[in-house]
Amino acid sequence: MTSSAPPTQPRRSDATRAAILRAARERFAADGYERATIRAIAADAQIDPSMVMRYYGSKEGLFAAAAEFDLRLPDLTSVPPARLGEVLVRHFLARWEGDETLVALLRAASTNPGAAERMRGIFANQLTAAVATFGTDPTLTARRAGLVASQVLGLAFTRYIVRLPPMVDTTPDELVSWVAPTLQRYLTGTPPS
Amino acid sequence: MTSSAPPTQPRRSDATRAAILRAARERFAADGYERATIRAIAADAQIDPSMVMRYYGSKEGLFAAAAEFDLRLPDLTSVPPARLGEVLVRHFLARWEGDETLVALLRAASTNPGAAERMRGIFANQLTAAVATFGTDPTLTARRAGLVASQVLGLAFTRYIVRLPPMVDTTPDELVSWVAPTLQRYLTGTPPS
DNA sequence: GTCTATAATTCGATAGAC
DNA sequence: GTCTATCGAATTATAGAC
Repeated sequence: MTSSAPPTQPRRSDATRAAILRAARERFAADGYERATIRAIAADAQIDPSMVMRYYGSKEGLFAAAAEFDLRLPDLTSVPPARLGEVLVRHFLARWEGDETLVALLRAASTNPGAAERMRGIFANQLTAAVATFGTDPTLTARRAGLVASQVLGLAFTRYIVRLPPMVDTTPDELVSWVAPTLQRYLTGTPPS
Repeated sequence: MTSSAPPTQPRRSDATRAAILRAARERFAADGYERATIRAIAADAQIDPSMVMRYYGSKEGLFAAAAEFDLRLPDLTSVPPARLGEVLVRHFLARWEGDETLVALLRAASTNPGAAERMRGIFANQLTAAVATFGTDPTLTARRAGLVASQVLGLAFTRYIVRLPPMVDTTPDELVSWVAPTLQRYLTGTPPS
């Protein structure tokens, strides 16, 4: 929340911390968890490597801080039901193009168990909660959320990680047109018997 | 030297080579490229680490040999057009469950540029070629193949890598029912205007 | 708060005996 | 073909001077 904050003035180290986190996100996104070294991150942030350890304790602690993420999903109850898929794809694409944190998380989740756990938490909690706003069966809700995650993460994986040419060259609007009906059916479609 | 003799008999080292490749696939699939060490792979195969170097030259060479992969896509021209999506999902799921090579490739592609390049090659060549059997516009064909890849790789990523609970718990048959219509539309649907 | 120096591992790769 | 020994490099993390 806002703070019952005493006259706490911003510490001078806050700027340094922010620079470290920014560099960390870039490196983790570009190189993955194990290839992104504390030395390289510190060099990018133009500070000494030991400062990273001082501020974040360990490489895992640094990643945990750098990979903090909120999907910022819109309130789905205020979206016309027929446009749920479109709104959701567009939101994810915008969220991805504008913030490399999710790319860092995605890449790291492939090899780092902690990152995978965090990814599970984000989608299990935030996405499933959003889907649960219209639907009663918990099992079906979880499955719908999982299917949406499979398409959305596959989109990110092929576009930002593996960089399949046709997925890189296609504009966000075109991707939305193709993928929206998929999410729409996963969200609201009749379950197959 | 000795042999102009093509009746090549199996060398004794072939068994060793096969054991190395099997262990390599397991380790690359479980740990990714950088965490899978030559030492660990050799230990699994119960041989000396230096033998791996002798046979495959380098870690990259070992991965290149271990990640050789063929999607073994069926001939899509002999499939009823309305069932293309179903046939394709079922094929991919079977191919994935039965051979961990693709999981190894998927995990490694997240952090290793060479593995990503191989992944691009597999989907750009094999999958695009299969899609090209029905369709004339090369750009549209590539896009259809890319979209199929995004859903199929997203399925694999959420089920085998991140292990999202709802995607792990769902049976292959149920997954086919949900995902088949998606692939069907990506393959044969009218392009959005 | 910042930096130097270094400990303690671990890895890929090489050399060479047998 | 197989193994021992080891090199050289890179990493995270710590200790301590200033």
